[in-house]
Amino acid sequence: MLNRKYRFHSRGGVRYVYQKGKTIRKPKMSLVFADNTRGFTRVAVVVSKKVEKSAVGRNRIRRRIYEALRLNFEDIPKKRDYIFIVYSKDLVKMPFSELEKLLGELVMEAKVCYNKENG
RNA sequence: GGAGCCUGAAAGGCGACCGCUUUUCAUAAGAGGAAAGUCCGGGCAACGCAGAGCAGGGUAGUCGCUAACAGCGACCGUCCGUAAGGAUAGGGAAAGUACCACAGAAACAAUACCGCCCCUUUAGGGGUAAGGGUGAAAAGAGUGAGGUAAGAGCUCACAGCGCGCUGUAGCGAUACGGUGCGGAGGCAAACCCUACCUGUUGCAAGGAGCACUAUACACCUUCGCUCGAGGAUGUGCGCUCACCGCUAGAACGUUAUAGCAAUGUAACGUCAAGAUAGAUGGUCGCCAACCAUAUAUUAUAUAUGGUUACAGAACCCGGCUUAUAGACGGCUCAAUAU
RNA sequence: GGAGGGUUACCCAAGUGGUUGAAGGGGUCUCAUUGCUAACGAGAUAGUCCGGAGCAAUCUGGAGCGAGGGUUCAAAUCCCUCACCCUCCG
Repeated sequence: MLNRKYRFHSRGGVRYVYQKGKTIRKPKMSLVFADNTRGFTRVAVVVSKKVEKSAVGRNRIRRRIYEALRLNFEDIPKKRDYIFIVYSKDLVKMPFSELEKLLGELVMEAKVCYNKENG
């Protein structure tokens, strides 16, 4: 689990990222990201009740994603807010290495997209 | 072995590495039996100056247990089952009102459709409620005998029901009797009557602190209504607003003791999550149980693969209900074998 | 976390115990109209599952109002349990 410092703490922050941020879509999940002025990265994971009905399953998806991000935290560009939105309940049983790969792809694309925009 | 019934307890274990939350900053602690559904009952808190009345809601065999309950235990009645057992909102319909579609002559009440009998006569009048027909239900007391023009509780005997009085057993529901009277359809999870309980809203309750905007409207109120009482309301809100409430309690464990039991009492011991975009985890390894396949061999062993449920505290307790892999205990019936 | 409401045919829905043909509208199909189309007008179809009759069109019996129980002679309707969906709160 990620330290509380690097997670979101209110609804307003999430709403800001949704409004101002860019989105990258994949079949199983998508990533919304935007710059912040804090000087460090913040991450949120969104799992809808429609994706997985049981609270145990939702908690498990959330924890696995936080854990995968924590292990690769140094590879993620800093000073940015990320929100991961989950669409598939396969993430409960997906092998951990595959999950890490998927998250890596999303973060890389976000990096490329950002670099293009800034020249 | 087959078919079936019931009960309780438990909720795989150990280790490594990397993390999270609380904190006395370490060497500590960190999800459940249902944490769930929110169906009941409390504690706690606010509202109401203090309250009062009405309305509304709930419960419904008896006795007990409990802080309380629609819960639990024991017992009684009724129904279902060959049985083990199961189900049971189970007070009142002789207080009143409503409803009982269609069919049927008639639905709680009558001038009775067919029929039966008598009289006049070929169409009526009268008697009757045995039989037929309709319907979920037909003036609703079954069988036998008497009785009659034909019949009928019209009369009698036996059986059975209800109510009043009453005897025995039981705290009681009730059971087994005695005696007198009676002929009464169903429905109260329809209104209602009786007895008992019940103010409303809920920790997003509420208290205290920080920041911002507006001063327009006259309404708003956490008692449903009346009497009575009160003054606020609204807007914004990425740059973590956040403290108290917030966890020691009808607590848990062990032993003794009273009781058939639910449960109570006493002694000793223990302190055991407190998050808030929401901690209590992630990834591996080994073992355990079960399943499938293969091999050796008929009892297991080995190897490989798979499975190990339901499910996540959100103020806290007592219940209920629902979900749940595999495994464990007791009992009944029938058949077979001994 | 707490409070409240809903679920009836492909869609929107009425129906508060009684033959319910399960109103009504939209939609769909046919006819009529028009050079053609739309709209207006007329009529029809009403959906699903199980069973029976028939060469077939079709006719007919039963089940069925989110699911399962209960009360009642009779339940979409009354009561209980469960599932799903929606709304509200500082």
